[in-house]
Amino acid sequence: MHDVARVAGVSQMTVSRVMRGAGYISRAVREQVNNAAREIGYVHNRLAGGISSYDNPLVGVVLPTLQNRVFTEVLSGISDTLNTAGLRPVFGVSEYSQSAEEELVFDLLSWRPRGLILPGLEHSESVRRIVEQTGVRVAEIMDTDGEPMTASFGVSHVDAGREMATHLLERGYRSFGYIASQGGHDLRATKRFEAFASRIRDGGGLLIAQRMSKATSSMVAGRQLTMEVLAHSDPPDAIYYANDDLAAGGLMHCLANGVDIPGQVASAGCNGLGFLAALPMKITTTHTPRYEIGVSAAEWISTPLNDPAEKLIERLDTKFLIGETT
Amino acid sequence: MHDVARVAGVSQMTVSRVMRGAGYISRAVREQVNNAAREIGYVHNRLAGGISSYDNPLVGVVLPTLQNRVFTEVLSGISDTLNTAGLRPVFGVSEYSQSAEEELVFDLLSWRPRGLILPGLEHSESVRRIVEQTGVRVAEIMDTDGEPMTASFGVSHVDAGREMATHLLERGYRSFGYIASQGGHDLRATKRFEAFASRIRDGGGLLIAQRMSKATSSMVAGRQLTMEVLAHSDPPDAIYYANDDLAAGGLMHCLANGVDIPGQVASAGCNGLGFLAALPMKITTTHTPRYEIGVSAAEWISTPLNDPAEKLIERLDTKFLIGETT
DNA sequence: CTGAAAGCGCTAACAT
DNA sequence: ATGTTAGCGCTTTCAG
Repeated sequence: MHDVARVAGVSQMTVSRVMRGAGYISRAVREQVNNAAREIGYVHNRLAGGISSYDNPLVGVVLPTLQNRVFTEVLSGISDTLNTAGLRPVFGVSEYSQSAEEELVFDLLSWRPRGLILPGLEHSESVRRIVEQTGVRVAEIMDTDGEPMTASFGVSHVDAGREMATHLLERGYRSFGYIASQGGHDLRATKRFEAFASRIRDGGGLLIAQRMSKATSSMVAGRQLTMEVLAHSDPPDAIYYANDDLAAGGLMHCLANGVDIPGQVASAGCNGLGFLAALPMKITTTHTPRYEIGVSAAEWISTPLNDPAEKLIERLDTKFLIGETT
Repeated sequence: MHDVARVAGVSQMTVSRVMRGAGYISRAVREQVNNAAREIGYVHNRLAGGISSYDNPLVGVVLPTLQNRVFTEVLSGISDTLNTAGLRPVFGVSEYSQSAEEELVFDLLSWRPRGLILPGLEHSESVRRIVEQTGVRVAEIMDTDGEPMTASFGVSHVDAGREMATHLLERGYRSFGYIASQGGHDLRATKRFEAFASRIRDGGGLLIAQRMSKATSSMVAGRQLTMEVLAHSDPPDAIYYANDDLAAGGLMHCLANGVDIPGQVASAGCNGLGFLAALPMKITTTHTPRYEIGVSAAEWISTPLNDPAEKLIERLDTKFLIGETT
């Protein structure tokens, strides 16, 4: 910066202002400086900036996985929004583990980010403590069924599960299967399922089959588990899947094996992923606004805060999509 | 750090050494320091570290999109590998635009990353110049058909396209369609297609239909474009799709409309995405090692370099998968 | 194995 | 609209 200043014939401070677009700089000087910078191949050093200003444009992002479209779509919304706001995401993947999340949070905080975006509302005590101590702004995403540390952006999984149960009961189904993945580490799926199961029982239904893959969610897992559930001597009338990938896999099993949907077995998923529209049969599902969740969380992080003490719960709308599989 | 030193009863320098795991520190002192840090809720500040040491554990990552599994799988490999090596990705999405990539590269360099991971081999002059000037290590990923700035990790798209053409010709197909997306901005897909088309012509085949969606790649786009291509008065014998999402969409169209595959029309994709295994019919495709590309690029960035001048082209193997659609 | 001094490259705060 | 001074929190270098 010193060198740029020399070449441009101004003070170092002026170069600093031009680089940051801060303060008032005359057009002529601004151009001189930019030219000088380009000439000597100068690249602004934000590490140094960050240490002086206590305000650097990084945002720490933790995701449970990159193997699930749901989260990459959220990340896409985050990335687009932060980019527009001049902020950069630095990120880590927790693999649905609270202890991995804890390590990540410490690591990300070492970059003095303007904010943190964390998945879900459940965090280790240690994470809660360090968030409290450092006062870093945290946006908790995906889930709004609970109390956030400061702000949450997501949907109600309890409502989604309950709504699906109600629909299936209304359609006359009485015996149910449930198929999930991630070995139960997906806490949002678990919330949906518990609300679903509770409503089913209240409505006189019976949950007669449950299958959980330890692997990451996929169509392949859904197809396999569906085959297993339907192989029972007394298979369920309807299967609730933890998500659309699994449900689509189930549909593929039925298509490939001549199982009549919804005649022999009804099926429903969750998320309303785009690819469902390409399948030969529309799957009943609950659409969740993944990209928008990322956008709203990132916008909140980008925006200067009025009352930092105030808790914010931004519950976005889900859309119940009745397809041809129920 | 000063405070931690006071609480632990050592010098600030000792705290610094403990935090970084550098130099020799006695077990006792190390524990004292760690306890003191925990007690007062100290979080290491790497910005300050980075400015003194010229060596901070960030890696800049640019991806063309997050809407395509191919790149999120690469990112997953990058993330896992960097995490293991104690490095952090900071990333941006270029939307397949060279000028957006250019801005991103400048922005990412301002964090003084240990390295950069960029998609493809085609970059703006400005990017090449700044890379040269700063001497930052760059791993160019996905493509190995060309000359990298310093190192590339990927597959040969030319070989993949040619291999597919050869296979289809051998199977007796003579008139072909091609379906793509991203409005031609996916330069790797274009390389595959050009090699494909050239071999087809050499083999006496005819390319009679081409469709390109401007949208991002998806099953929905594939289904739509396939419908359009097959609506022609003289539809092709076989359709080559730029990727599996499009090909799967095409399969769905045929399944839903009773079009016989490969009798009426054969189809082939590219990438060998996992979900293909769940479809009612195996699609012929070229498997590309996405995760592994991410891993090898990230490993290279993580490893201290012997001869920085030496160019490296790491071409990973593709696998030609003959399915039931050809 | 530990400490003291100097300074990394930038920006806040104030001055002009 | 631009310059001056002081210092951010750490690491390098050298000393012991």
